[in-house]
Amino acid sequence: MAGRPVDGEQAASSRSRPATSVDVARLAGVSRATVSHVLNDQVERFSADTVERVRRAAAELGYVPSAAGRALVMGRSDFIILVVPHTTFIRLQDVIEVLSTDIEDLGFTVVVHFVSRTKGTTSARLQHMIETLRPAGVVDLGGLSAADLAAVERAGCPVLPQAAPLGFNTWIGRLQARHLHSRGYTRLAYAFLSDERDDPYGQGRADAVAEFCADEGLAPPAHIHVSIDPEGARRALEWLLVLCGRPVAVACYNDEVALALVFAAKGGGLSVPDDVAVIGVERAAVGQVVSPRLTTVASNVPAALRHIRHSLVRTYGSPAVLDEISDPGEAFTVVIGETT
Amino acid sequence: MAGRPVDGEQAASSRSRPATSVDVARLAGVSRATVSHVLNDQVERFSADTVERVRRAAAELGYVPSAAGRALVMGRSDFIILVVPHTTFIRLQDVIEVLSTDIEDLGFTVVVHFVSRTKGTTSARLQHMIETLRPAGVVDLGGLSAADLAAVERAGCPVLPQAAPLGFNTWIGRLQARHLHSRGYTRLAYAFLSDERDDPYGQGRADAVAEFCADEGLAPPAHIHVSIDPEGARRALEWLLVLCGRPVAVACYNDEVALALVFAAKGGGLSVPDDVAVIGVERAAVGQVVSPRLTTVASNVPAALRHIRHSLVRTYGSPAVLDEISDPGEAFTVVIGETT
DNA sequence: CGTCCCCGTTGACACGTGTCACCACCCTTC
DNA sequence: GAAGGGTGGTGACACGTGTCAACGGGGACG
Repeated sequence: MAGRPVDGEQAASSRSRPATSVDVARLAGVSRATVSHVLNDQVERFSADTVERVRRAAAELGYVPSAAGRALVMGRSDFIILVVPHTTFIRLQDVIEVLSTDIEDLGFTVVVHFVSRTKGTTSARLQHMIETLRPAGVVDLGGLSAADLAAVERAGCPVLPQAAPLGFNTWIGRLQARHLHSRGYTRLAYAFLSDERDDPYGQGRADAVAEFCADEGLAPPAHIHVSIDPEGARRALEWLLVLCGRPVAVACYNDEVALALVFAAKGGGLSVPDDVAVIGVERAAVGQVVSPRLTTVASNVPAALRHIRHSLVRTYGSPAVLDEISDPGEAFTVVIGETT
Repeated sequence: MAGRPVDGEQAASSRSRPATSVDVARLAGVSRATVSHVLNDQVERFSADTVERVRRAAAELGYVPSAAGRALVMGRSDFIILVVPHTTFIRLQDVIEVLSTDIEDLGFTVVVHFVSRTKGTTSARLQHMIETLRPAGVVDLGGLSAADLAAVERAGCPVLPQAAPLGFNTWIGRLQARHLHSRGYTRLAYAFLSDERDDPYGQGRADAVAEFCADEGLAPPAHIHVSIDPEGARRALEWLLVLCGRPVAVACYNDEVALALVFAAKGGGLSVPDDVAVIGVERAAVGQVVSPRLTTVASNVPAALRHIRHSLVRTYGSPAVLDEISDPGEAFTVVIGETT
């Protein structure tokens, strides 16, 4: 309540009808055009006195420009759609919060859109959203198929990140592989989530592991698909041993997959990490609380989003430079547990 | 590509400039007013022929009414904001998908808003969103404080669910307590997540457990707060034993809390479930994959959202009745594992 | 034949904003 | 004193929609 000295007045006026630029103009004793110019920071052509009067009036009335009016005349709205893939992200809310803050600093408003699980509905829902909202842009966290992406851009809506989309997956996969190799394992594998709809990032990481193996002269990594239940994990593990023998080291899509394999191995009388080594991704809290404690890749969310943040300021350019972190290595670190 | 026979034509027209109601009117050979009436289903006063012509023209042009234009003249938009609390929900995406479908069936568009973790920013962000978007309503999943709620309603924006908000928490807490009691335990406890910002539902469930104990003539449940790391869980468990002795049965906020306690107990040489029994909520996949397998409460998402869905159709009334499930008992079921 | 009414349709306004072109004024310069 | 140029500000249009009031016409009724 300390923030709004004229609370009573403002509440009364905003309850009946939100203040418009006409009200601001009247109170400031200027024309509506002047209000519009001043409030959009085109102040060069106005006297300091006028600018001040307009700003005071706007503040006093609690004036907020109508998004509808703005969007109507501009041809597009001030909204940016954040497209989230259908996957279980432990840090999802952090990611959203960081990006929201950045985007709002640029003067836009974030709208989160979850990609629907049922295939095909995806594009329909998003398409409708774009046609109806006409957003200033779309930020893709990996939920968009190539077809969706083309459709969005055809509608004249810029998509971020354009270049190097999801490049951090390469980094994560490489980090997992390097750690496993540094522990002495020479036979590597990659474990996907069995339902690939929930695993938009797996392919990129598996490719990075394969690349690492090639670089180091190791055999190409085996691929297994794990479903998160005891029986599914048991079968995947069995198949893994057929493919690779022991010892084998597995880079997993996430901590859930890793835990499923760890407990399947223990349940099958195998030793972790001697027979089967496992590394996850996410540093989920559960992974650190169970026994054995999981080795995993932790992420520094703001650093990991560096590319997207850069694209944002580049695309919706603003004088404020919000970036301090330059080394991609800071974004991800291996947390050593008891499974490697 | 099978869905859009006139794809080329439509793409060409929508690339340059989205079709407006003027275009539809011209093509159908009627006035713009007629187009508006027909497309808003006020067809009683028009000839069947006219209605048909207008609809064909709209379809052919791929006409989508501009949200901006609509919102401007209506005073509010067709968006409904779904407010999600800052907590880790295993079924979050399912919840969002079910509600999105329902809301879209009613002719609205869903916009997801995550409550910010930093206290206070909450209301600011949401407030700005409401002022700028002027949504038709807000659906609260538990992220709104009393102050936020009042602020939203003061802005003239209806909030759902108005009555019995989050009533399902009572049901969940009671189910946990009843199950523990049915296993023969008489000393019950409730385990909150230690960071209460991440635990918007805990209080309601703990109250339900307390009520059950009172009904059954048991001692009031002890309350502990668990942070999801080995040391934090160990301390919480230690304190629990001081409060209750053994055996003790713990209803947990979610599967993470439950797992933390289970492994803390095992690490401390206690027997699960003989010394410490544990039941979670969520039926998270990890809980079923570790050893011992977790006893937990699984939810049928559509059934659990029954109240909200009812409120939706009641508030934004539509002839279509979308509800078939009537028994709240179908929404939640106990999945018996090895920890009770 | 005149009046009334109803059916199908439409003209015109309002919503709130951004911005282009224009204007009034004053100060300089020839 | 008239012409020119810069400063500070504004009038008016366009954006796309929903809806009220009105209108023409044709049939029924007195």
